Amino acid sequence: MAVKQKGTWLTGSEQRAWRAYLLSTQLVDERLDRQLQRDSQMPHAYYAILVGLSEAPDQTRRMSDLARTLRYSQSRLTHAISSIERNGWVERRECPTDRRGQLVTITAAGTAALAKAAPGHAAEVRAAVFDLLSAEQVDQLHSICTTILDGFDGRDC
Amino acid sequence: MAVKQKGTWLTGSEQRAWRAYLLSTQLVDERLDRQLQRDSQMPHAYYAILVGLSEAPDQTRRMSDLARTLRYSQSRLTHAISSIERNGWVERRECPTDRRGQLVTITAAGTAALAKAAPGHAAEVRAAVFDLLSAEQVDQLHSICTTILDGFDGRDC
DNA sequence: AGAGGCTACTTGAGACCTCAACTATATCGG
DNA sequence: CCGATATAGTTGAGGTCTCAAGTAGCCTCT
Repeated sequence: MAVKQKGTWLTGSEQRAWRAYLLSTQLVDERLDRQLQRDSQMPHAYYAILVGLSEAPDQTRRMSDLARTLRYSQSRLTHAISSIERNGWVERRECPTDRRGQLVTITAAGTAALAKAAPGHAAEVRAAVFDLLSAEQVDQLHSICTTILDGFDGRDC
Repeated sequence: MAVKQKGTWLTGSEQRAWRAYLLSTQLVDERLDRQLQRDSQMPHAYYAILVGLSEAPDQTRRMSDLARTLRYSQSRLTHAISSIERNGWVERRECPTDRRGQLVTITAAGTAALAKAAPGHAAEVRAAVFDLLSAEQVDQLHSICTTILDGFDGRDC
């Protein structure tokens, strides 16, 4: 009964863990998205883009580079950058070394928007997750997530 | 340095755990969604709805009840059920005891679609998550997620 | 009974994402 | 150098979700 049968459904304890996982990740995601949308008029995905750019040397990155590190599809990133550009938070520029490429830079307005959004976002992350977990659980979570991430290496994604 | 300062950013280890969490949950979600969409022509959210209905007595539930347990907004559920109904997997019926209500039942076709989808989905969940984790990590994950879920009790959501 | 407020559900608009198709440039092997 | 193939990015259509607004039935209190 507690025997793992490959290729079939999950064991009881896996099942319970899985349902808790699905529900909690869903709720956390929605909560963060809602907070950012409400207080800073940006979805979480766009916040992540701004963070990615702000941490880059020269505040600038190649589209494909950004897409790879965030693991967004190129299409998604194009649409997102177009939208973010429309409200003046980033700028596009041609890449000098590769004429297919596009460089994206976060603008001063983008940096300001990010700086304004960050504290509230951080507070929400704390409130939703880290204020509730022990230091030990944080380590466990980190280890579990990196284990899962390692499972994605060598896959198409 | 390792002191938690309320209202500011995360500590180093929290930061690392957080980034791993965001990336891994994103990738797992996308992977499951893609598999279900490809092999069974339904998004993960619709699969969850069918599971919810299939587990109910009489294969039937009230809309609001279903929305509450899945933690979907009513609007989301209405749109989803409309879409699922269009391909014949569920049926709507008026609620006899409350004329505002709608009862939703999974049809034979819906049950069949779910039965056909389940093994592939389960295999993907295994491959993406549970085949990689130790039994201990599964327990830790469960405990972490329920802790986070408890944090949502007494909130508006 | 009927006013007010709550719950149930729907609707439509708009936002974001996926997928497939397309253009343009780069690179590699004869 | 040329053709084949791979990479970079864009576009548009279509699907799912959110949010705000709307309809309708229920419930309580006087």
